[in-house]
Amino acid sequence: MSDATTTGEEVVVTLPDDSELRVERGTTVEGVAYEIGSGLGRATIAGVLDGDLVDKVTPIESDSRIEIVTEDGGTNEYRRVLRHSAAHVFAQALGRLYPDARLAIGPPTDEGFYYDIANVDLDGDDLAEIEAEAYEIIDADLAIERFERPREEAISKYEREDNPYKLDVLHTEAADAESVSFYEQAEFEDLCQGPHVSSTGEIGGFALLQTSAAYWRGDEANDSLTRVYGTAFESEGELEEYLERRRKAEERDHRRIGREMDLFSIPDHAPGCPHYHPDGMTVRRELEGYVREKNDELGYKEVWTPALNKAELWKPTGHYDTFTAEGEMFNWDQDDTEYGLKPMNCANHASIYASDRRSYRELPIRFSEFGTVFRNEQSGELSGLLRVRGMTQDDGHAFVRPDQLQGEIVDALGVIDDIYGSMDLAVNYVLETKGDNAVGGDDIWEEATDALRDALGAGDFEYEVNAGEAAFYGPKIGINAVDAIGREWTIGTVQVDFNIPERLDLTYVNEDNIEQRPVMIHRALLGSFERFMGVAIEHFNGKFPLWLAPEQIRVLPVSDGNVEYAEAVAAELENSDLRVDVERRSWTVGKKIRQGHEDRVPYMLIVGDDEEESETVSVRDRAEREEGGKGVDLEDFRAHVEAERAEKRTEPDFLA
RNA sequence: GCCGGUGUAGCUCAGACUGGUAGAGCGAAUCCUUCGUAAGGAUUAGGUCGAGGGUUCAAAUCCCUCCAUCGGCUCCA
Repeated sequence: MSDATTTGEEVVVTLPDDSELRVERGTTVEGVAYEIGSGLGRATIAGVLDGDLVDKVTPIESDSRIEIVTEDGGTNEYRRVLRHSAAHVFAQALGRLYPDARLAIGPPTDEGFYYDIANVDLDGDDLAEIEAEAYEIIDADLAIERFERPREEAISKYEREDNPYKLDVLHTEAADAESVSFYEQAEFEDLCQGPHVSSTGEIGGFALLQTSAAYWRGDEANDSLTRVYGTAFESEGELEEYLERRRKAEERDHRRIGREMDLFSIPDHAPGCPHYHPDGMTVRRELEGYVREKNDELGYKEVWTPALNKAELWKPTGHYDTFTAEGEMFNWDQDDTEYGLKPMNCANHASIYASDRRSYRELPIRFSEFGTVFRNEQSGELSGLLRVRGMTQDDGHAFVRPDQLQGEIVDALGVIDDIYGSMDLAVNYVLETKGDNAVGGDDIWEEATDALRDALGAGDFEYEVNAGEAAFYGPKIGINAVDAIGREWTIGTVQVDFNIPERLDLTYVNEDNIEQRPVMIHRALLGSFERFMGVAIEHFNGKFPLWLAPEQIRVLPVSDGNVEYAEAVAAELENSDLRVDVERRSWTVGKKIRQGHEDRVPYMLIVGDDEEESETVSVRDRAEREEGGKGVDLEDFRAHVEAERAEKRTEPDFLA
């Protein structure tokens, strides 16, 4: 790509616009910026060298791609630098208030920064004090300076300060370095590779958000440290916006909305096993119906298999070893035999496949099941509907000939795209490849991975690759839904599996009457109903599309005298299988409306003497639009909502 | 599983630090009001203070154990 080549003491750097520049070997990032222009040079705070964020004094030793990070533009790189500096400001403030605290590491993250610390116990009030001290430091606009110190000197410094974590860093990452870099601002200094902004005053908005625990180097055999999370922005305003977004996300918490809307509960007697209440079950039944429709389209035949099986069912497939080793399977001895609750449905479906002799003419053979599985997730991992121990997957397994493989995957991806699109969920596809716990040979994995990659390509789906993250039995396309406020959730999945057919000796007979190995495709469209409901609740903020809403229409009589007419209206709409309630409480109209909005009902029909006389209704929707006055013909309204329901529109639009 | 927080009426929360007969709002029930597009009024009922143990004359409150839950960590479909 380059016609310029390295000669002797020169290296070639490639700029973001693909232009190239020759500079002397050892020139710093900042030096390159000055080569480009003195304005850029002065504005430089850091660089990105071949994708890695580095300090501006980093020398360039070989040909590389370079990007100059400056403070304008509010780029992600700049924010990372700013937040790294904010982590230092936190550490400085902490040191002033808690001189005994020991610093471990404090990197920037996507949303802010954290600093792991030891020897200190902090609660919410303490964070507020530290935050106030941090603002002192920011207001003082202290210059942030980089300097080098011989590694030996750094070691003795941290031995004096009794800081095992910094010493650990010096003895591992920096073991071969002659000297190491420090950053200092006033009385504070920290072992750090940088980069940093030039002074503390560049931080406009600073907030400490929460504390938690984390192990040193993420290993539970190590010390447990206190981790303080915070964030920082160029300005107070941007910080406020961020905090507001966080508050909004909290308000959408599906556990809270689930309680408010009486959708589900997870009582103490069944940790990780949600109970669906009538309205939650209504939502689930609608989702089930939708999936059944799609399964019919795809040619999946519904089956049902039991939760309780002998443990030996899962031994040949490798599930038993994998799940039992992790303590994830519920199994126990009963009358001298080991039984278990199924952690996946595939072994049962494979047994149905194997129950008959299969011809190549029959393939693909496809089974679907709303299969309830149980996995003993660690107690600390359980989280509402999003991480559970008992869940029902909209599972499906297709047994195909190798030549049918790609088409089958493409079809599944197409349906998934369809379903998610219908709910305004964007989808990110993630290709997950062979990991350490994988069973089966490399060649088989490669073949399966290629099949998935080809299908993604054939369907023109963009995807990212997550190396080493696949399930143990085969590579996978993870379906990550992106919700209304930009969060990503792993829900559906498509996996190719050559291993189970091999291990269970599944066969079909080809045209030459020779036994062949089918390929197995595992796929879930929504993933599990539990997680999908949790995501849908947060995505829609409880304001389900009409087709999903437990209560679709509420009829509000203006006074008690109109109840009878309200009931007649409701009965009329119920003839169209609409879910309609009548508000019979003797409340004022205003209060009934308020309650209707709080309950997130898509449509309210308000009926008083005027409507009763003209045999109409007055319509108000969830978005506070209203159509009163002359009134609305009930048949017009019925026709509209029937269409709205059938087309699965996401917002009530009769009044749009 | 690990670290830290939390658990009081159906819901949201006060009371706990400093031990002395358990409170509010919403919701519910009853009554009054019959109301026109986001909260009409009154009365009443409702709590083994997560469970068990301990300290004490006395425990929601202090101590211990367990359970559940929340935030992370780790793990992961």
